[in-house]
Amino acid sequence: MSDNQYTFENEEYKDAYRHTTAHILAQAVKRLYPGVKLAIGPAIADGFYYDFDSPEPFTPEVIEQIEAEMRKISKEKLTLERFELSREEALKMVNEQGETYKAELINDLPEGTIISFYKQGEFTDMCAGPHVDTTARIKANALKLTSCTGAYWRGDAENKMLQRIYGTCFMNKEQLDEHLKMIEEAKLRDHRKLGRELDLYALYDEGPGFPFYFPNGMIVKNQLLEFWREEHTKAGYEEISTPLILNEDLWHQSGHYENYKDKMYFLGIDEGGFAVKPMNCPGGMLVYKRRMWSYRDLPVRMAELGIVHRHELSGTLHGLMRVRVLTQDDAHLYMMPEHIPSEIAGVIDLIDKIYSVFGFKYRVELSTRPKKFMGDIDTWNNAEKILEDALIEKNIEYRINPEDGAFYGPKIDFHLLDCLKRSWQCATLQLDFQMPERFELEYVGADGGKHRPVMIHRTVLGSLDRFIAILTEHYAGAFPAWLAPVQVTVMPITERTQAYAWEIFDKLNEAGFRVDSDFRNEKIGFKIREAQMQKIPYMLVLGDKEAENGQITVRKRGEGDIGAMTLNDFIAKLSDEVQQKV
RNA sequence: GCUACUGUGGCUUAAUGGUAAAGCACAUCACUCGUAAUGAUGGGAUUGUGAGUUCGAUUCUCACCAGUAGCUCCA
Repeated sequence: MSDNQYTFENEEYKDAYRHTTAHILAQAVKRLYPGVKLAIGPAIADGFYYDFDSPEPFTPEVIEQIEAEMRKISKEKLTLERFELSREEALKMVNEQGETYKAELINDLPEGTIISFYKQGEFTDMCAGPHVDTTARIKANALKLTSCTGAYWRGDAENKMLQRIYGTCFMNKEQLDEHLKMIEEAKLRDHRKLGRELDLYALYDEGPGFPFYFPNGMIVKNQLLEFWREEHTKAGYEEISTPLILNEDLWHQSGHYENYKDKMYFLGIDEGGFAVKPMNCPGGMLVYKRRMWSYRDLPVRMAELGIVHRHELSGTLHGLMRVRVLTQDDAHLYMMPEHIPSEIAGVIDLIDKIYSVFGFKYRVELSTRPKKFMGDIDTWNNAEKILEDALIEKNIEYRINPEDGAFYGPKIDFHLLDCLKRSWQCATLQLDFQMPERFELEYVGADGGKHRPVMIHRTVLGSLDRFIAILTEHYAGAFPAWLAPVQVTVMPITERTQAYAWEIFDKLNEAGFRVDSDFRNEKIGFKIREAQMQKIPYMLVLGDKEAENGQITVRKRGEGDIGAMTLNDFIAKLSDEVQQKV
């Protein structure tokens, strides 16, 4: 290996480097707490982790001690040696060490797998590798343990909860510092923080998972919806609205009661038997059933901005990203089987078109049959195949998310990233042969007989709430003019120019812009600071000079003073910007 | 739900086993000041909720509630 391969530019080396650091972490823990059992410890996107079965949880003080021990190990310059053992020898060794989790891993390895170990000093760990050659490669001042949490063995809540220590490491201290600084800066974009600062939305103790939207937040939401409606009309959708609360019988018929009741809110009033909808499809299907359909009518695309309530586990709530009440930009498409490929393509195109306005890069997953499912396996396999073919046809890169489909069908999910690169599912496209059956949906075919339509459930934004949170973090609160709660603010420099400022204000208002004003007796620098912090796209500075020559001086967020112009020129410029959605 | 941690005026933070400090914000007054903070004065918290230990708790203990990170789950 030549020297220039020892760099994080080389992904393989980066992984080996961080994986070795994970081993150093395990070695340090074993030195300090010999009774702790090892589980697994991989390299991940921004660092590594190791899972331990420890009788005592690791406190922050303990974490510091472990980190210190890791630095020591790095300085001990231990050589990493790889060796291989047969299955029997490997089992014998880990059993002697009391490493029961490793034994379980070995037992689950397919026959014929080469079982390799890496040894550094007194520490040996079963591992496929690769690793770096010596612990001296890991710079003692460029590693950091970042957090300690619980994590279930093999990711299964039925299993024992282990202690996971997360950490990261870099080639040098500068890179580590840069990384930590980047994380600090990313936290400034957190929608929960910006939501308060920009007076958009917030959550209160009184309603865990039930967000409150303030006037500013409603503007962003409504602008987004206006755009959404335009695009959906163009794409041939019609909009409906169905009740939030419906008879329990309906939820039995749909299978939600059976498959989803743990997350449903039931009403305990004496009329009895009513539940708050956790999904929109049953209501939507009743709308479909209101009349008889001809095959000539299909496909039918019915959209609904449906408000759904779901009792999510308390530990999963996260700002607007994961809530207990959300507005879904849902739609149900009813079609004949031959429509399926083109309808799937249409939905994917619509998602791509809308996301591209925001410049979002998305990741696609194909979620397959879950453990709790409706219908027969052949239908499922067929549906999964159809979705997979659609992705291949569109040349979309995707990964399989096993057992994560809806209980009525497999789905294609579109994921977006938040400020800390956490992935959130937004758009989804679900192919459903079950619900039409359950609800006995029909259309009359060319043969004059009744047939069963196929159904697609889909969202583009997903949860409006989540999407707004993602947008807030994406723009760091500096919404483009078309979304910004306030597009422009007028700021007279002194009382002398207040009348002129009012004149400008009124004209902008009449032109249909969201305009604010700052007529306080404050210095212009102070007003600018506040408007800047509120991330208002345009500030109009109006002093004696402007009043005299009938112009306005424009300050643009992020760019500063862009000079004087006429109000008409400014209106043209801003209109254009709003139109272009830039 | 699980593991760990956190919870002080609207917001951000300080402090202490003996009845809470500051900045921002807010109110009043003065200043009329040209591109990221003018100055002064004032009002506002019994320290998430409940219980316990104690002569006395915001500070210690427990329970509950809420939040943060992650696991599980999921739009």
